[in-house]
Amino acid sequence: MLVAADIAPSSPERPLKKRKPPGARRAELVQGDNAGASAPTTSRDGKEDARARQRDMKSQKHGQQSMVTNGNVDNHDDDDDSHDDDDTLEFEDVALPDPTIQTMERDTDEEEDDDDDEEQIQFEDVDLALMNSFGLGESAEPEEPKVLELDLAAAQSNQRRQIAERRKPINKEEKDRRIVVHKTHLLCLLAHVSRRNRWCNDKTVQKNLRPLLSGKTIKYLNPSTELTQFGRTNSLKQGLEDVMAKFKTRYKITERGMRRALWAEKEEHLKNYQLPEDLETPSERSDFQEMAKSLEGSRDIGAQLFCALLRSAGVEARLVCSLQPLACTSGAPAMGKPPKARGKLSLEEQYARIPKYDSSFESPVAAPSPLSARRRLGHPNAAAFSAPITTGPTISTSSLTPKKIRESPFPIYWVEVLDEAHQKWQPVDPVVTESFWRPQKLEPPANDRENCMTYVVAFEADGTARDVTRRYAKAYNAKTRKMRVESVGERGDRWWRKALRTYSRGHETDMDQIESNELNNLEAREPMPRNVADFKDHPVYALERHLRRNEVLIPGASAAGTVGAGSTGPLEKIYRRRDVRVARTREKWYRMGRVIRENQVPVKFVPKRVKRDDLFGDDDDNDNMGEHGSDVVGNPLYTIEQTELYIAPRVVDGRVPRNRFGNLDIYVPSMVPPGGAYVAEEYGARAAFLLRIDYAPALTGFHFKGRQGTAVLHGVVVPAENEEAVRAVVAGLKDEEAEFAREMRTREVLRAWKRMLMNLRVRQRIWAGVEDDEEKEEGAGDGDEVEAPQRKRRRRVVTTDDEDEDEDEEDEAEGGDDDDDTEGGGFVREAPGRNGGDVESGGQQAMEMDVGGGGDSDEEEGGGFMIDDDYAGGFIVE
DNA sequence: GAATGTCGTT
DNA sequence: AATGCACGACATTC
Repeated sequence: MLVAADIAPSSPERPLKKRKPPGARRAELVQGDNAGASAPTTSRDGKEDARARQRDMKSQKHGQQSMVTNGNVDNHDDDDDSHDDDDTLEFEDVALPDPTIQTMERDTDEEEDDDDDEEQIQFEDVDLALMNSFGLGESAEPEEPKVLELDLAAAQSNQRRQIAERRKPINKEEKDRRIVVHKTHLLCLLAHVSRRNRWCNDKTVQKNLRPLLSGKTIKYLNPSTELTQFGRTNSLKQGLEDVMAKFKTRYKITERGMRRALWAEKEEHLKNYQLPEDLETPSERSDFQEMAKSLEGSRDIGAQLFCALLRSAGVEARLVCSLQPLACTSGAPAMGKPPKARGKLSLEEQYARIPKYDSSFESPVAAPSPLSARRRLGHPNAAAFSAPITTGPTISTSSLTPKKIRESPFPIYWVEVLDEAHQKWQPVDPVVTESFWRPQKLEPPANDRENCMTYVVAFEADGTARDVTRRYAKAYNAKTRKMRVESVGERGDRWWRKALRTYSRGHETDMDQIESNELNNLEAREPMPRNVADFKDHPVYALERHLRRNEVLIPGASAAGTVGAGSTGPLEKIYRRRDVRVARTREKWYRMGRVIRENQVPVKFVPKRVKRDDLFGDDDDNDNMGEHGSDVVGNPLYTIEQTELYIAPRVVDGRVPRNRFGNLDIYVPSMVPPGGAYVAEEYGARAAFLLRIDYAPALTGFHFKGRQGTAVLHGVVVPAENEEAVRAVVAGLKDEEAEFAREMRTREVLRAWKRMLMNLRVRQRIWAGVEDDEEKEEGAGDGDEVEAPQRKRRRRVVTTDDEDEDEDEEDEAEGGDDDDDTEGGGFVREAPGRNGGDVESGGQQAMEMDVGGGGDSDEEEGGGFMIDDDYAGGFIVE
């Protein structure tokens, strides 16, 4: 029952004063976005949440989930205790949490495929999309908290409007947005786990955990290589058993760990939503160190500490997390409506009625008292947080009976240990299932609302991570995959790979390859689904039922089995996906540069489109070769095997053949007619025309928008022998064009200069003799002070090299103020009382030039003043 | 849960 | 100025 709000709560421990640094605000925004976005139909609450978070940041304990975003924000200051101010993280950093790894990885990136760029964009898309959804796209500049409030308000109204606009629960927009949120959430989670993983290497943590390790145990954990393969594994297991037993008895679960994030479907559901009181506390390394000493905390922390413990004992251990992002599909369960939603019962009060939640700190906590998580340990009520809940007598601070923390019986975090003897990573879950070497035991059932295994990511001590979901998901292809980005949106798989690449080692080790093989084998061995639904979009199998409209089975396809629909139903044959082919119409193939061979019988007929306005049967007997006179037969489809490359009629005697529109279809390069050449230049037609060469504009595709498609013409086809000539002329035309553009730009620049100089001149007159005032002003006022916009504008008008610095400062202070052009009238009006006179050192450099001309701004350049071309040119080139 | 049909968006 | 009617969400019934 985790709501958006849960994942979003902004960093409670790094409150306002740290929000000063410029970058911090962006991160903050993203968090807010996350909250809002996660509650799509509930914008308002989301935002109020964000606000509320800012307010009670101090008093609230925040959940594990809040850490998520935290992990994002204070990613960099992980190993610092010194420069806290390093908060200046921007959202993009989520994608690149670990600079070192990132650089390591850069090499591989460059040699990578070309669509890397595209994927890069996708990352930014997440950012931008979220920003935009709050109407904050461009204005996200470093600003002061005050401005943040304003933006927040703007965002609120913006979202409110958006909500009002679409009442429909799930449309495409909504779907896309969910995908964006899903991705963002994933990145945040990755960053979060990565951070925890680094904590596991912390020396202090490991030192604090030391007492749990006996020499004997350590010995077991590091078996001598003289033992047999089996023996070594056994020793390792023995050691693990020891340390698990020790850990189990000593570690107390006192807080709630991470849960699955759920969407809220109704706005009311987020009203009064509050995080459970017993959510995990630590957000900083020092907290983690403390918990290593006290051995109390959530089960997640337990697993993390256990990982640190193993690492301190010399065991190669991974921190594994089953990420719990907001779903990207619409089928996912939603955060339920709170019972009695209408009533005054706040959620916490509702929780109070549910035994499983500890609600002893509901309202009193609201008292705003800035407490960091660290300090909260000293909070008067803190005792209750450390109250041993799982076993033994609990300290009950009030009449409320102590609540046991009830969570999913399956872990979110666990550990993987490298069984070196067998070169295999094996799961160890010391806290929840208390199992090891049992990967099957860790996947929660599908109906577990608090734990959904979708992405299992394992972080190694060196900070690299791998997606090991397939080791744990029993129906990866049939079920798990459908909940992941891979199967949603386009290029989702690439996105995920790219996201993980951030945490990749630059190279593949042998162990990596072994593991890849293992995972691939697991995937290949996955049993065939037993119900019909799981065959849908299955990467290996396919049912005829689920074939797309344009898909067809190859003739020799043999069934791999059968399924019955439901318990009772006709058996359907199961085919292999690789026996499925796409079939296309003649036209579609033509658009791919292929034509149907002679005497091919269509593999399939698809029903023709039925016109909307025709209620009387379909009388549109269009150009399908329907043999049946009365029955309407659909469009014939053919597979690629039934087609051959299209060869256009060749160019003879310099005559380029063309279609009935006078163009030539060049959908793919192979469609260029023999004897012809394709010149993909805008100027091709003009060039060919100038040369008096026969040419045909190339129809390269269609642009569809709305219902009507329009032809896209790009370039021309000319006789091959004329290609060179045409290209040469095209080059000439381009030069000409460039020259023209340069000229235009020159004129533009000259106009700008002119205007500026005229402004200067006016200024000179107006401000003559008041330099002293001006200077005093400049000297006295600190640059950061907020000034009236008019004044800023006025100052900005006087822009010379000398004042560049000033200007920069102002720009910063100004923030998102969009600087529309500097209308001369603005400042003229603004400084009415002043007399003309000499301008002194303010704009002298500019003033050296003759600023002639009167106030008429419409005058062409050259009229009022002259700037020689060289000067202007230099300016342009700059 | 599964099959079926309709509808809305593109 | 010139062509892509498919697919998922939802409701209903067995």
